[in-house]
Amino acid sequence: MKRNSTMKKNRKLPPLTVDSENEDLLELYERAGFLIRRCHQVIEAYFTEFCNGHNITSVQFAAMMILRRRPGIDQATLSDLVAFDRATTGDVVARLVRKGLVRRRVSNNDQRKKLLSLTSKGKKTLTQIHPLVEKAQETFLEPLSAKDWENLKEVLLTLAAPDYQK
Amino acid sequence: MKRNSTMKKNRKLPPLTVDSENEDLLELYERAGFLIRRCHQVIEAYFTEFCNGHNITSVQFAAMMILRRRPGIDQATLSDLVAFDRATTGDVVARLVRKGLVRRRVSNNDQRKKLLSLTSKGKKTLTQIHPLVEKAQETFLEPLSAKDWENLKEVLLTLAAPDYQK
DNA sequence: TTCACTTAGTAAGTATACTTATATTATGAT
DNA sequence: ATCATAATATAAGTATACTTACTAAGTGAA
Repeated sequence: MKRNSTMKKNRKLPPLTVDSENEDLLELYERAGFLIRRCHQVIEAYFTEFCNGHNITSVQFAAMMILRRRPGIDQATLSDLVAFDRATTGDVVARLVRKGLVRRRVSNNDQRKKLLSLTSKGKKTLTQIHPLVEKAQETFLEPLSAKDWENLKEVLLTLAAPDYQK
Repeated sequence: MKRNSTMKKNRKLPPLTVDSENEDLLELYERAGFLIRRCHQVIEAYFTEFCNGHNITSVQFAAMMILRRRPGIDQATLSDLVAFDRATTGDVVARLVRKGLVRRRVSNNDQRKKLLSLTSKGKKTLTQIHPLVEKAQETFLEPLSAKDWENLKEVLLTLAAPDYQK
């Protein structure tokens, strides 16, 4: 159970040690759900570390990436494109509006709909953050070869959206 | 954007459609963070569906899997073995205690520590749930060949615990 | 046109999953 | 033995991420 001093003080990422002393726990550690949850935790920690100071989460980043390509969509459409349920989308958008990154207005055609778009501050923030997010992903993927990542991307896309065929 | 009627009513999993109309969104959909989040969402939905009625989450299942192999550990050790931070572990354990699945008592040697173990009800529940969790994983992995899953497991384990070498 | 049905969004509730801060307890050097 | 330090757990706060239930608004067939 050795662990270096860097991880010990002020850790952002709960460590996971898999070694010969823990082999009886592989029944958990090798489960698909556990591995995916853990990877999510790791990449999330890199995102936070690299985007530190910009006060943006990866979820908010995802929503903004969609809005950049689809300005003027309503919340339900955003939900579908980003794959959050509607309640979550509503909360995320509310935070982006509060920070002045997204504009939300009621549609004229359909009073139920709230149409969304990035503000100029939102666009600028997204531009600033983009290279940092890239850096976080590169750090996360550092243990893999380029070919490994290509394969992984393919497999994860299959699991994420089984109907999609390239 | 076709979507069958089953997915439409009473959906548990927000759908994600990746097709030719959405190719400009691949800049998001092919990001490691997005893919992992989405996969987590998909497998979580299968877990919930298959374990329906047992009132257990995948996180609680993970904690119980550790406690089955390490009866009597304290919460900090459980945190390290399951890779949750301590506050989360405290909450998860509290829910398991409330449901009568885990026993928690103060250590005699060290008054700070709370020692954990499964109750007999906890053991029985875990036994009942195990095959259902297995079924959920198989359903999730259905689009992959056995070889694909072996490769994926290897890669995810590398990303989840980079120090581990088989 | 009216009325059943559907859709968009929110509200309230639960469960992660982290943060910082705090109380309690233990340890170790003097 | 004392006192600075460290470790365990909890508390409070924020942000996902879902659930069911609800209101408001649009649609479409009788």
